[in-house]
Amino acid sequence: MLVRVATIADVARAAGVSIATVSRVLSPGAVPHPVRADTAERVREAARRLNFIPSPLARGLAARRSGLIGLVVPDLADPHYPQIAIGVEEGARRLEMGVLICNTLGELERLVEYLQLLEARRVDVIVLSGATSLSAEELQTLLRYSIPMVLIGRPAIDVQWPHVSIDNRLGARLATRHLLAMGCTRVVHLSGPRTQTTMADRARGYIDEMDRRLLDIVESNGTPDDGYARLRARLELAPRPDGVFAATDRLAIAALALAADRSLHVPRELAVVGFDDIPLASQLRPTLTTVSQPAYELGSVAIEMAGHSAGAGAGRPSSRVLEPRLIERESTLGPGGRFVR
Amino acid sequence: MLVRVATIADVARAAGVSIATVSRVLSPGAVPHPVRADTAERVREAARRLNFIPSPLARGLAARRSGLIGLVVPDLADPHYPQIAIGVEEGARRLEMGVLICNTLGELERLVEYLQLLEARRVDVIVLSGATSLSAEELQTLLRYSIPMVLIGRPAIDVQWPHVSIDNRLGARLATRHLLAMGCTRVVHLSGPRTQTTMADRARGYIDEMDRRLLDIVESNGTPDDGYARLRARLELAPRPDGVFAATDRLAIAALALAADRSLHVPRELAVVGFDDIPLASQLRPTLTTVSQPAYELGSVAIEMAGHSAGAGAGRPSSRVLEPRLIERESTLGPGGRFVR
DNA sequence: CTGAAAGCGCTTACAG
DNA sequence: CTGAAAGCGCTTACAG
Repeated sequence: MLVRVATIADVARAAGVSIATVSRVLSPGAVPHPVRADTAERVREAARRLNFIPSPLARGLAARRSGLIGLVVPDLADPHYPQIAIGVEEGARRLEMGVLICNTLGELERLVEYLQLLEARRVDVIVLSGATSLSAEELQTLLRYSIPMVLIGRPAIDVQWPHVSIDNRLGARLATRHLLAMGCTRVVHLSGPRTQTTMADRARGYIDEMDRRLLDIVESNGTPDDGYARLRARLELAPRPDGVFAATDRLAIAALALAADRSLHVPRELAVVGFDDIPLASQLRPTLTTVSQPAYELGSVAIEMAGHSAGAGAGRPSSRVLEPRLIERESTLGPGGRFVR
Repeated sequence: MLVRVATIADVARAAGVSIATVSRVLSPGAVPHPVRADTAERVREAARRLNFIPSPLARGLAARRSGLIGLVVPDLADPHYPQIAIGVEEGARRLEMGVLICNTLGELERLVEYLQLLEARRVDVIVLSGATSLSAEELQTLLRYSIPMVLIGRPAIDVQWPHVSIDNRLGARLATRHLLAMGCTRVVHLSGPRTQTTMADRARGYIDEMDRRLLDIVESNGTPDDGYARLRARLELAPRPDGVFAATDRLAIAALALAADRSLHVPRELAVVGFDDIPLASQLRPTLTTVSQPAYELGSVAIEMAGHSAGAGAGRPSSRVLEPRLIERESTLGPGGRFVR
């Protein structure tokens, strides 16, 4: 059943024009070429009839662009990133572009390898998430690549690429303020590695909001296991915290696990707030109060910005910051929203 | 910093040979062409020196293959699929192939759209997960596409493509047997839509193992919310189950939530077993007993099989079935593994 | 507004 | 074993 797929020549023949005209009708380039309306219609009609889909391969070779977007994520196993991938994919689909997925595992070496690959494939633009954990020097390395990029998350130094992020500092303030408002007096912040701007910003927001209260920051490497161990060590010490602001939902889940293992009632003895609003946050018991990161939106906005980057760049596109939102659930309110300390 | 990237002509010039020879050395095709050893070495040396990476675009156009793999998943938000994606991506990387991600949301229409796109892009092979939920007629539709495919999961009817799956029936037997061994006398099966072969097979395994005991199957649409509602309705009726075998971890999490909301102690009053072993399963409290699906392995095996499909197919490659494994945790054993009913 | 033609960077019969 | 050349299916100056 190998039906030969129609080429531009078939369409040209059917419409009685040259392939150049077909191309100009069906693939208006950066500088649109004038074509007579009825000619254009004839071409479109023929294309439709023959079920013609221009070969992205040929087009890419000729026009030096591939119609591909490279999506770099640090870890697909972290539920946050599939959400971003969904947004990127959705946006790309609207632009009729394909998404090449790259999973770096946070290794710089793999990141570089991927960038070379993506460059060789002539991707039009790269959407790079996880750049928040790159140091200044590492970011410098990336500057060697000439491909347009859009970053998700604020990079450690000012770079030439635009980025889209959420206001992590504000989100952290909302979380901390909420814990204080619920009556917590000893709020600890369970942080991820603060070499990441995301984590640094969230810690910053916590510090802001704590004002002159006693700061209590427990730093982990970001994995649930390490978060659990660090927080457990902290609980051995007095005074015991009565509220935890975890820098991510994964860390918050570790905090919930620890509370369960220690038979601490959540939220009465230990209130917990996370960050990210991963899909499972509302399925846990207690359901998790958290700061919602519009991951999907981050992805789709990134694609939007990428469209501009890849196009005839009218100067450096500006970055965008999205608003986080506090989602109040049982881990601070108690079942039914009633929680009086 | 737009360094012109080296082309095959540059390498040919540097090595003092024709571009044909360069191609034959660097990209041995299906039928390898003989080249003198020292010539080959000269070419390789030049390629290395110039940092030459053959353009996948040009190569694809000329050779009618793209070096791309299309990965189709029904839903990236379901934690099971990112695991598969990781395996596929890893395997593809080893083969120096790119992975185009396609998220169908379970809609046939989108699936078809993606297949056309992937065909136009001349992907070498498609790894299709989620085909377990396609009906016989829907699978027929797919037969119209000439691209080689590898399925993840057993399709409803016998098709021309090979598939890799796990033994769902066996996994379900292990889960059910474990619940019975732990002393449960009224085991309910919380199922997903049994139009999916995966769900049908798991229900089948439950039925097998229940032998002549009373069967009690609650079918849901597979989402945690619906699973919660269905199971809740079941709990209103006597006799109350004392064990739940949930067809997926997402459904098991719904069961745990329901138990918490009903103040049923897990596992003493209600033991719960899931299926999939998603990353969070061990982070919950109680930790979740589940059947481990080697999702990563499914992905990498699929790529392995895909390599054969895409190559000069020596007949139809055979399908493979991987072994599931029961992971015993607190939701059936109790903390510390001590659970005596 | 339209077309002939060069060219994108490779692969692969064909000839030697 | 090696090379000249056609061709993959498009885009895009260039000329009219």
